[in-house]
Amino acid sequence: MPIKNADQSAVIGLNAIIVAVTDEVPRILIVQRAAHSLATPAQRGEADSYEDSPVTLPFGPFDPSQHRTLELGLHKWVEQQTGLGLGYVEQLYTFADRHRDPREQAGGPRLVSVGYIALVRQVPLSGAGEAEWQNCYDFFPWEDWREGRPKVVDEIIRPKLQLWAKNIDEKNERESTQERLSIAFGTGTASWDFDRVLERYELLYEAGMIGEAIRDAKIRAAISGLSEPQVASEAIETAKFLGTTMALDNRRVLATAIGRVRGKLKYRPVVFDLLPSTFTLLNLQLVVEALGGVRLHKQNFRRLVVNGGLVEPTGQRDIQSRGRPAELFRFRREVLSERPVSGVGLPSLRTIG
Amino acid sequence: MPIKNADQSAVIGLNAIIVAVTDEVPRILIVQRAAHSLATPAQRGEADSYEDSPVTLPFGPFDPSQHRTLELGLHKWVEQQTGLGLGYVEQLYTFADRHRDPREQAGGPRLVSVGYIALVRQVPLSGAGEAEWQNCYDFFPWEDWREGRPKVVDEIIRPKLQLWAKNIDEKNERESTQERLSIAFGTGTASWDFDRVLERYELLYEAGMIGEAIRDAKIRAAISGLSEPQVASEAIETAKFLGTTMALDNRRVLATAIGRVRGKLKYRPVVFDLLPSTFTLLNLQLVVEALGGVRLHKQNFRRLVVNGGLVEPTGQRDIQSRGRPAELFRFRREVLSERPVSGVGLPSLRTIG
DNA sequence: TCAAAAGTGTTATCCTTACACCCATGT
DNA sequence: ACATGGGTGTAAGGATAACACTTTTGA
Repeated sequence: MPIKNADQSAVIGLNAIIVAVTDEVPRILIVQRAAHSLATPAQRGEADSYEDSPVTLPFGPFDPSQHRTLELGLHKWVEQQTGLGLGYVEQLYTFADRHRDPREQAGGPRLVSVGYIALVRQVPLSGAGEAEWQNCYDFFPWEDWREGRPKVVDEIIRPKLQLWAKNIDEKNERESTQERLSIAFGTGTASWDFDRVLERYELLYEAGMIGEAIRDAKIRAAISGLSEPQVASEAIETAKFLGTTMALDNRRVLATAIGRVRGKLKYRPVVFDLLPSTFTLLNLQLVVEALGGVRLHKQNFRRLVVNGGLVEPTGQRDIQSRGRPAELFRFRREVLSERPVSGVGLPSLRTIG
Repeated sequence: MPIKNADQSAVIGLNAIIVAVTDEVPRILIVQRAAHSLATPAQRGEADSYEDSPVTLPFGPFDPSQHRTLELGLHKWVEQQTGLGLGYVEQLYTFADRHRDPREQAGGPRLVSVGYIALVRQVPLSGAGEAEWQNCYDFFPWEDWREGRPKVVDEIIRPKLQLWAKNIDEKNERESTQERLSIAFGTGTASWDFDRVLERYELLYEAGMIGEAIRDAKIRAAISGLSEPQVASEAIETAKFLGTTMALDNRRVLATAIGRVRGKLKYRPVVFDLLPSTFTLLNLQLVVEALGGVRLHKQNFRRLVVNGGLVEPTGQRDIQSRGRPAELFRFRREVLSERPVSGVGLPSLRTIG
């Protein structure tokens, strides 16, 4: 199947990464049948014989004639599809690499999507779509360290990645890959940095260890008319331990989003968009832990958050399940206008590295 | 002049914000004649009678059939136009609001640009374009506090903005605007936060105080066939103190970029992409100060940077101008793999606010 | 009475800030 | 000699991390 002349055009779509936390689980909204309106069979070309994952991020085309801004366009179709009103919304990244959608090779237009992150208080879904909530860590089992370091890290990821990197022929590339490994997975002197979600995902993809990598290799072969590549059955077994495969590059998009949210947690009070207006300190902590994928030290967390002026007591108490009833707190919006820049110069250059 | 049916289409372009620091001045690359290939007179419609600033950010259309990724496309035409090889490059934001280019109203396509920041060591320009370096603070005189608080802040910006906000009729809007003012310009309890470049720019625009706001009001009137709005000559005088006007929303894009760079300085070692491979600690400090728009405490800066393991001495000395010759340092690339996540939990939730 | 969670107190350590002071070089 | 910038020492204050410990409730 030869490559057609690539279409010059590009279509702009919107990808929504909608995050909520309930029952100590960070969840994102996914759609089960790959229904992105871009990819009608006609547009795709005929190379539609491969099997792709049915799990996608919510996607909608952007119609400039209807929507004044990208964000408004997003709100509109998310509401139609899910009945959700979005709270905090932030632009994530614009994804436009060739072959994000491998069907491009068969003549489809370039798929450009602008990703947006939205944080919501989880509510029941309504609306036309087939959206549902799914645990983030189904897609990234290695990112949840709340019950200790996940076994998959030591038993599969680190050994296999190290072996892969060691066998790279070209010396410079090998060494730089090994350095990336050490940074992303904390193999050398470095420790695990919870923000580097994307870097970890990319290395796993490059090493051919996750479902998308195997799928894409097949597609490339199919489209360029080569025979099906031999994928070791062992590789397929491995991939099963490395999370649920998503359509196209959606898992990459999601990895970008999780990394961003984790980073943002540290310097902007975004958690509160995931919580009801009053909450106990434990509620708050569990939500932060869920997103961060780490356990926090309870007493210190409380002090940080209270002394830091982030929250204030309401005087009310929680009608609770077990144990002593906790005080209900609320977010102090005033902190937004209180950020001191601290005495001399740019605050904390220490963290430059 | 009636509004035509808006074109459904969108065109994707790339905007480059190319930053270098020399002689303690942060400079960006600008183009003097508005030469973005999108806006041929034919595409614009006939409503081309207004005067726009000739100062633009480098812009190039993105051709998906030629370039595998946005970033590669960017490298390509930047090199053609300027002869510059880009070092550190990072995606900034995607701008797609309606009427970014007011000519849209007259039937032009929606202008979607993906902005990229590039940090380079300044070198002489070559290439086909008419690009040149210009001091960032020509566009944002209120952002450079190295010689103390700029007079324009106390004498013009704060009083005029406060007056403007006070006269907003609707109570909620007035109060939220006043809060935004206090956060952005450190008027109330808050201190000036150097990262909030965009927020400050937006308030000045909303208040109609800068050139772009006046221009856009005129254009809107011209296109919809209304009579030229009466702009107080005082407003035009004020605008002269508030920096050089740029074409379209380019100054907004630039504000976004500067805010991002300032933020990034604090937690990623990006400064080193602006410096030669060896440099004195004073060199380093001056570059950080130039971008941050603040003076830093010398001794502490040095300790932070040396003890933090960011740089290491080379043993060589600077052939200097005045004073004791300084040791030359180099960036320690190893820090990239050393970021410890610090004991318990997410590092420094303190800065959440 | 026990388990479970809330909440308080205390300490060692490190980082930041702010001073004061000395060193090497060119003019 | 002195101006200019390079470079060191030290001490106060604050934030963090790691303890141990008490309190209040439901089952």
